[in-house]
Amino acid sequence: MAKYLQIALNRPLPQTFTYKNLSEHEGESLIGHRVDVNFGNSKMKGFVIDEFDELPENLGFDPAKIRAIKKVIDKERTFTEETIEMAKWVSNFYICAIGEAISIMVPGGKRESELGGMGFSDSANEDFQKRNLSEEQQAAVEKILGESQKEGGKILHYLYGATGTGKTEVFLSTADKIIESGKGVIYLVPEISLTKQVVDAVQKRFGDTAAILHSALTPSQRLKEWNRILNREARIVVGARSAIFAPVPDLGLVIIDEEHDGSYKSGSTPRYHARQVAMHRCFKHKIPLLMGSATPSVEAWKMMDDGTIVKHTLTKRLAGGAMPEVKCIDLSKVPNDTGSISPELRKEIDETLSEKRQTILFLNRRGFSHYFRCNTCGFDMKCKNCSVSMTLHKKDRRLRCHYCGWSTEQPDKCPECGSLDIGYSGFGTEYIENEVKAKFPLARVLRLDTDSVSAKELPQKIDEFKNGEYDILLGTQMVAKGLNFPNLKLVGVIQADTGLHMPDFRASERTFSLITQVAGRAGRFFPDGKVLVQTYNPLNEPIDYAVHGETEKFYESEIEARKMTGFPPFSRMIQFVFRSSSEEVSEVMADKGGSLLGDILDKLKKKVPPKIAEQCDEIEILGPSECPVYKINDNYRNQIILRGQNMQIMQAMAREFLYGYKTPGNLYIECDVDPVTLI
DNA sequence: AGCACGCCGACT
DNA sequence: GTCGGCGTGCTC
Repeated sequence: MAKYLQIALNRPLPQTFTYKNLSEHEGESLIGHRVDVNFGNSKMKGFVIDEFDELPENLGFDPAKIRAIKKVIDKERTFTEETIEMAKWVSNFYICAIGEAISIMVPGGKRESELGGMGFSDSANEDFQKRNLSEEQQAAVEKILGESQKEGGKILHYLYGATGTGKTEVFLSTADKIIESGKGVIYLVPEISLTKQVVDAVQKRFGDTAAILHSALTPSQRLKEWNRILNREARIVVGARSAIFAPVPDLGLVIIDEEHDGSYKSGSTPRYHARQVAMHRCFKHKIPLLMGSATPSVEAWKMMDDGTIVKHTLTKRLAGGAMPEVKCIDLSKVPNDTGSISPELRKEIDETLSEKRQTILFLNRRGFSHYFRCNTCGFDMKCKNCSVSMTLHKKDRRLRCHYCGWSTEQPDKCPECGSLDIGYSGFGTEYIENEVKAKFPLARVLRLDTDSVSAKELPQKIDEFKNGEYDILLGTQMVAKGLNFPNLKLVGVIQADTGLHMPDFRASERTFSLITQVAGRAGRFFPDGKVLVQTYNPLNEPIDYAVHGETEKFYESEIEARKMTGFPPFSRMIQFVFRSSSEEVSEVMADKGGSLLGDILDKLKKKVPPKIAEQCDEIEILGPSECPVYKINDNYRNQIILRGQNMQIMQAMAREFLYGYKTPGNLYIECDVDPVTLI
């Protein structure tokens, strides 16, 4: 019946657009449909978010400009009123266009296609149905369900327990009960954990009732899964970050596994945090949000402390495991010529090999080798496009940039002073792979990092290690997360300090979490697990606390430190990054931006009630200053950070700033609400 | 974001 | 005399 359609477009514009409907579609509602439209002089995809027969009185533009849509893409609607509501919320909170929000929520595929590749089983195994939960697991399930059934019950729940204490069982059992009651479930996992193992576990339990949204799906496969969710064929959705937007009818529970994980925060517009969206969605529906981790984010820990989140603690390691013995090795006391594997670690690896058990070696850095350095003049080889050190790739004797991929031949003398006394400091997986192969010639070594293994091959490689086809697994971040290997005995952390010296207020939190998580891989199925942590700073707090398993103490001291420095969770932040190929433009526009933000704040202060004006007073405009990584891919970067208690005021400032600031075409401003990292 | 329109400098 | 630089404004 509708003559006009309100359409959101994937463009950074603070408005939606009105189009004329096609007469053949006037009898049906098109809300939730994707359409093809002409916009300016290009053709693009639009999202119908409203429809009406009469144009409003105060249209605000010449009605003669209204064009007709070209074509309706979907036979059935692809998104719901709830999607539209979430998009409006995201656009408001993270300051982006509604169309930008919808376009990251809905699949891009035009025609459904069969799912392939991941080896889906097609029926549930009726055995995995009744399982024995431990007393504390059972108590957690009952408490969460109890709260969800009572009027005004608690929404936020946290399952806190060391690795291997059976969090997954609680997640699955709670989900089971929710589905039994006729409601749907969203189960979020970090991108990297979306391995075959997780898929198998969920599918064995829920069979066709499960939909898996993983990154390897093509757009049209994604569309098919999406439609299974819309049609209630799938009632539990497992997926990474963006699965929080899955259009599950009658949603009854959201689970966030490994809540602390940084991959829940999007790295591009809209820079949403799945946990923040989940909170919004769960409060809206008054349904439980169940998070879990062995190393909660500092924010979550504080909310457990003050009772905002209900904490459920698991204490017992199941599956015959015990917490591993953790030992610290002070690298400053190890002779210089031993390479990156200390004699003590070497002895343990030898022993583990002779027992036919497995070892994980963890390096807190991506697969890069040494940094080039001149021992005479101190020259440090940096990328010509980005202001980061170049690193050596031994395989092709080239130095390569971490950020843009630019490479140059490995110099045999210092390019600056010509000295032949050149050296390399630091080490990466590639270097250590060679060292490991030399030191343990009979061991089968698997190297896992983004350089050596593609996302597609990853699940298979992990399976091969699990099946005993390798003795030593050498890798970065990705080996720290959620992987279980029954035959694993030893975990070696090559250098725990890497990353500790990053200019980022979360450096300690990340270091603690990473060491704790990787250590937790050992001893899950046998009580003889062992962890060796090599470090130059054995007394450094996050390392010391992680090594001794003093989780509570770590959070206590970290929360105290955040309080002193005024960082989250004691404040909220919005970060603006001004990026331009012109150094001058970036700097000048950041400077002008800073004073404009000051003006906006002053103006705001004058027109709000006194109480809010007080809150305006404590908002800080930090900077402008150069970003810690000043140059990336030939772009110069300057930043401004808003910091304060009242997020609404800062969002209002950001909105006015971004939509009102006239900038030249070669300047881009990125806006990050609640940034996770300030690099 | 794209893209067109429009007004000032160095060039076949 | 023109080509082209990017400042400004618009997109239903």
